Amino acid sequence: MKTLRADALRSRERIVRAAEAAFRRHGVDASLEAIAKDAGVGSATLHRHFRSRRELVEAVFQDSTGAVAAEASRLAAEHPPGPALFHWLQAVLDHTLANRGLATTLVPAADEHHGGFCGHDALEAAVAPLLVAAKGAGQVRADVTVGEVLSLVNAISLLADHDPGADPERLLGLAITGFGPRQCEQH
Amino acid sequence: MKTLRADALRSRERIVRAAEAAFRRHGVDASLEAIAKDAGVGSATLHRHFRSRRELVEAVFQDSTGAVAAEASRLAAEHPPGPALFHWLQAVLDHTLANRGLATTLVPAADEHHGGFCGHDALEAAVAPLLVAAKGAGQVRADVTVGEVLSLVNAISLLADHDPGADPERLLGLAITGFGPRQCEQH
DNA sequence: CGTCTAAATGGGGGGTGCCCCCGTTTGTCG
DNA sequence: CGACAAACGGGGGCACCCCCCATTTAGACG
Repeated sequence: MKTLRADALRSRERIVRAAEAAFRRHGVDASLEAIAKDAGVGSATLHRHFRSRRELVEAVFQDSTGAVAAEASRLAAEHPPGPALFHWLQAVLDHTLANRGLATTLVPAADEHHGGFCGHDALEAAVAPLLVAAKGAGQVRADVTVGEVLSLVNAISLLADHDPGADPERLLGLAITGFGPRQCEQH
Repeated sequence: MKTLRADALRSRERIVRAAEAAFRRHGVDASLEAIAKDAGVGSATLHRHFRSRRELVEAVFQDSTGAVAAEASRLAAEHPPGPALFHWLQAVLDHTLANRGLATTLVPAADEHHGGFCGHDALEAAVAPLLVAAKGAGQVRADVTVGEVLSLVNAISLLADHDPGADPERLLGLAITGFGPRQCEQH
């Protein structure tokens, strides 16, 4: 990214802050125009900085998502491989549950990579070492990929967004241990 | 439901047919105004018959969802308990995958029951006997509920709606068998 | 410190969709 | 056949998104 002009940087910062507040209050579907007004900028400015709602959401949650990703190495140090992975997946789930609507942006971007921060990629990179360690310890089936594990967590987050009655942590537990018969091809 | 006037019934029918076509072409987010125009009715008429988009979606998919629900008893007759359940869950998944966006309406209605057909309830009723049979055969953990099983399928459907790159059938397989360690408290 | 240029801005218009009001039409039943 | 309630639909109000383009301003350079 080439250097932004000082005023542009300031605008961007105010937009992100306003968006953060609006998302907290109204969810990620908050009106972009209202966010622009709160930030004291014109709506055109908002659209110039963030070409899509998704880009804005990702900017707002970049820090917290990064923190969750960083949590992975801490857990790896403090727990054996299996529990480290499962606790981290819980942490990812908690993170999305705490921010209704966030889940939709942690799904791989359908369109393209705009070069900026991508929450999904950050989480994928973070989980990779946990997963190989857990596989090494025989705690996870060898044929499961990083993407699949994250997809299951995302799926549950999406459901929780739509159905307040669901118990996401319970569902994650079910998905991890399975509710049907274990295939007997285990090592 | 009290008897509708003849013209009202005709309007309703035309709206549902137009909506069916529009949903197929543009997804369930198709413009309601366009649907009304296609149906040859005013938008007010559409809104009088279907107070929300969700109601319309449910009316459009009532038949196909009912068919999937009916499939349950056929599978129960032709397969042993475990496979019957798992094949049916696959069928539910296929049904939602075939109609992008349908998944959001198969989630329990957040607001209320308007007395009409509710796809989620129909599926829940259909899966119940399959689940008890599978539990009886020791093919499914005893502590799993009907709602939880359907929630997992719905979760995967929702994810597939957002992420075309995901492999929903694979994820369902993972959720059924689990990717982590089996809890050893099995009977 | 003045000048100049490209970057940045924002007001506002165009387009779309949702929802509902209310005057008009049309079934239906006595 | 007449009357009344049910159903209709055009169109207005509102909110949103997105972008055009005239205007302002940062900051590099002499």
